[in-house]
Amino acid sequence: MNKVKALLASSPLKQYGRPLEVGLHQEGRRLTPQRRKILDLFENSGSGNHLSAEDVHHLLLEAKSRVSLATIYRTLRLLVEMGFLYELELSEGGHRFELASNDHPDHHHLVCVRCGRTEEFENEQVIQAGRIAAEKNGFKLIESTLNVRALCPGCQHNN
Amino acid sequence: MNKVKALLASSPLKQYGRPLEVGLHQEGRRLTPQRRKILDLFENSGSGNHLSAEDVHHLLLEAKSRVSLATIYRTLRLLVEMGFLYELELSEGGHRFELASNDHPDHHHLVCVRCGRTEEFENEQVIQAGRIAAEKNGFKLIESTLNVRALCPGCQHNN
DNA sequence: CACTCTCATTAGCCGTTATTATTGAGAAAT
DNA sequence: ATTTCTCAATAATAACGGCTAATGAGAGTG
Repeated sequence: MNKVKALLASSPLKQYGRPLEVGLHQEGRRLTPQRRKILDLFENSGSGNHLSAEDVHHLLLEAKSRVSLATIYRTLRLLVEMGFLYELELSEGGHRFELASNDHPDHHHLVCVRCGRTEEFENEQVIQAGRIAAEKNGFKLIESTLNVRALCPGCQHNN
Repeated sequence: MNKVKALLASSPLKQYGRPLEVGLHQEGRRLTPQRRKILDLFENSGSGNHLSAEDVHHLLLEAKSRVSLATIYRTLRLLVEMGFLYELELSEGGHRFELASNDHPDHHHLVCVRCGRTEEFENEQVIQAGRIAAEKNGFKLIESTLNVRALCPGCQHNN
């Protein structure tokens, strides 16, 4: 019975939820609903979406969340500085932003539940499975991620 | 541009991380390290594990986390009340507990990012993919879940 | 237009204190 | 043997106040 510690280590998967908050706090900044909403907008739109400040403004407006343009500009700059967004400069003037983390749209994680070691991998069959499940239920696919919980070699041995 | 609300609804996926904490707080209860550890024990042991109070006590002890038996009994009862655990009564006297949510060991979610509607499905290919990824990296598989983010039929249409 | 700045107002976060749920140890019950 | 109870000690939260980051509105800039 030496997988005990492994069982205890609180699942590393959980950290996926909080990086904006901790990132902000580390720098003495604050997590505001506006910042949350703006980042959520990108995170929920899946990868590959590139939005302008105006786009963000309108999207939020239509969703009954008025956020001032000034704040949107400020927040977009902030999120780029923090590495959450990429900034694309269009030659015609005007900037677009897109999620930085989603450069691998359908990537999957192999996570050691004990030490948190994580390997990424891709697998066409998995993507396919997500596509099929979506189709079967009439859903429009955005993206899919497979989380595999496991024990890494090191944690299996040196108890 | 009518997937607006969908993009805003903070991803239902995120709630997977916090349900114990929010559940407790809603009822005026407190999230203690002991409660967290006991639930983690079940969550990280994968599905199908059925443990007695004594088992939990010993497992925690071996992991250098002493939690009194009284607390373990109290917490197990609490987690059952809250729906996190199932309680199995053995005829020979003595109860066993197991994770309630993991009744489908390798189940996958199709989640509407807008309304949160969730469909479960299973897929052998996905399980296979997890198994292969684990093997390739020398990991010992515990379980895998595929999260497919999508828009449900309703949310695609009535904007 | 596409974006930044100014400034009064708002509100997030960090201490601290006060409240009370929870724990641990052991006795008691079943 | 398995589970519950008692009660003093502990510690998680709620509550409050102060500090100051962040917002919104609108003017300003190129």
